Amino acid sequence: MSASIKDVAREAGVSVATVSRVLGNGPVSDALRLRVNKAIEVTGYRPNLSARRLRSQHSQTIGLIVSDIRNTFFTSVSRAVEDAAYQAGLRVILCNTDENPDREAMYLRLMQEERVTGVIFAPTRETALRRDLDTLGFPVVLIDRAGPQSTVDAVVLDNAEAAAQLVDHLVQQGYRRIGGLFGNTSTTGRERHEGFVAAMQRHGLKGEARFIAPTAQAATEATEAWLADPDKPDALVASNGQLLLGALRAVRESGLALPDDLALCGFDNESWTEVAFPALTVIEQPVLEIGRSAMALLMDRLADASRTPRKVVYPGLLRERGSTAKK
Amino acid sequence: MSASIKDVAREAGVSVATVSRVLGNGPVSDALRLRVNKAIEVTGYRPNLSARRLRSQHSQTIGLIVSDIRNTFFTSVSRAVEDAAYQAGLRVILCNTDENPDREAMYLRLMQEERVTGVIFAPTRETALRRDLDTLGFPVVLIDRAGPQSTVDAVVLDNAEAAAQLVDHLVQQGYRRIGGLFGNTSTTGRERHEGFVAAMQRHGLKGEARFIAPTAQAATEATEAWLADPDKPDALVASNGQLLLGALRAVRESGLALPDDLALCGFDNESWTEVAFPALTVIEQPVLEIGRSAMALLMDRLADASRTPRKVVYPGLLRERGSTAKK
DNA sequence: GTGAAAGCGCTAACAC
DNA sequence: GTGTTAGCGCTTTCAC
Repeated sequence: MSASIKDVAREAGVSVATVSRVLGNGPVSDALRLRVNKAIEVTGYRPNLSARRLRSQHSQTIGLIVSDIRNTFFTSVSRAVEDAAYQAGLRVILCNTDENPDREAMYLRLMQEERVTGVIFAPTRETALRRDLDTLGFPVVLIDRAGPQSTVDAVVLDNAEAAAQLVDHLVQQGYRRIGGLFGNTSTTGRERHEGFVAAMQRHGLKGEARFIAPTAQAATEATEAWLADPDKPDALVASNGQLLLGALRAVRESGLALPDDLALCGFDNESWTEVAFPALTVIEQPVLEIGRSAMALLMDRLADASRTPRKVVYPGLLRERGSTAKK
Repeated sequence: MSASIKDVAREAGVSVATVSRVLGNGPVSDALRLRVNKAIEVTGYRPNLSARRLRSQHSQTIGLIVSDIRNTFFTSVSRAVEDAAYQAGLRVILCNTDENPDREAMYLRLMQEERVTGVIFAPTRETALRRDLDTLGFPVVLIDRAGPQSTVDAVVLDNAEAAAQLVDHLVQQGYRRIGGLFGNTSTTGRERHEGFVAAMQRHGLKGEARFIAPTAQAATEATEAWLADPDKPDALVASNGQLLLGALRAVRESGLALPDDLALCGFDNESWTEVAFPALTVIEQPVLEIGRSAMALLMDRLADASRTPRKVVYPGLLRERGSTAKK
């Protein structure tokens, strides 16, 4: 059992109120303050945050709910969120949902029980479309994924435009038979698909898109199957880092040469995309910025609950590299 | 303000004790249980975890303190820890220390204030050597890094042996002028260095080792400088994934060919090492196993505080790839 | 400037 | 089976 404020009070020969005032930098005479501080030292007292939270009625805690922290996009975002949070005196509870709506619901419920100050959340499409995200009892800021008319704050990439950038780039480099791999659980996958399709149409081309589970493994399998096709594409777009990695693995195993046999590009400027050979053309997302921005939206919302929901949209940055060299 | 147990009691026309019993699956008549459950529904009641923790005197929370979650080793470990923790009904608080002893101290203090059940911790060398890790008021399990005679439980790689595996492999492949890059903040870097030196001696070789900050950036700079040396090595060992990435980046920029001009290998089987070209030879760590094992040690320790500290040591697995092809 | 006391939401004796 | 009540550690009136 560790020491409580009571033990400190006894040790110092003062009331608990005085100890509390010392802790909170309230008005206390220097003499008593000295005695209390000594007593704190002697007893090894540490404040009990559960008690403080119960008393003060706020948890100083935010939730960060993502599909999988091993996805580098979320890793980086989480780092930015945590830095900002700890700086603001907030704790962060991290949850991995594995794109499972049931787990999302479970964690949202947990957040209610924790009486969190707010939640930063990358939902599945299913949950993003829920109408009640604004009635959970705490503010929610969506990241990475958000429905078209979200009732809550969100910070996302301009997905359609970014996908179009990739298509435009590929076309400009001389590719025509362009295929796309898209994640089937997120609004992000959908939006990137839309941008892909629109851009292809604009060029008078008819690309094929395939929706798959958002894992490297699924991408490897899908790509292998696709490359076996006599009618196979001459360029492939992968809608996130996991899919890009999986596709690359399939290309390596098939023995095809990049970019001569197949051009490859995608999303997320993970560090390895730069050292792969040839280096991979990608859309870079401002990951740290996205995390910071999400925290900022959350803070603003806490300051004024009634403000109109905002959606911060970042442009993707095309990093042209060898994997899409001119045909 | 959300509903409390009192509101539920009033709504159901019962005492708070009865509500509490319903929640805790205590003995309650079916009739009342029904009424209470209906009242819970009506009021939208959610238990307040702060209150529960205060009352029950345990937080059901563990701390996970690592240097940087973006280091994929820690990313994977954290995922394993979190899965195991949530399964055991425990929350996880994640902290990034950036290899800064002050931040480590701050977070350890925070853990005390949270009255955590236990902490899983990858300390800097400085903190790992602290004697008081077993008097924090909660059990600590060290991961990745641990002093030679740790007073607390730990799960680590057999670092010296793993480094020796890399050296043996390089020698066998025909390399002789082998250099090593090691992180200067962790016991891990030291141990890998020792294994490196010992193995080189065993082969009658005299390799050069350089200690640097454990970041990709530092590794890039160190490698660039090293490769400018007229007396440069013909093979390089990097003591973790960050350093390996940094070294690879430098090699790419220098225009040298892997492995003809320089062989390169290191630690951490990150997914990109496999798709790089040539693929990189690495020591694979059983990351998920390490995370699970740390949780298991923690649970055992909670069950019996007096047991002798255990150190679980995993062997590294050599993945031979093209970056160290025969000379 | 200081202390006594109430109460945050909850559970666990303890009565009946 | 059910209700009453004390108290976990803390902050904040409210008196003095």
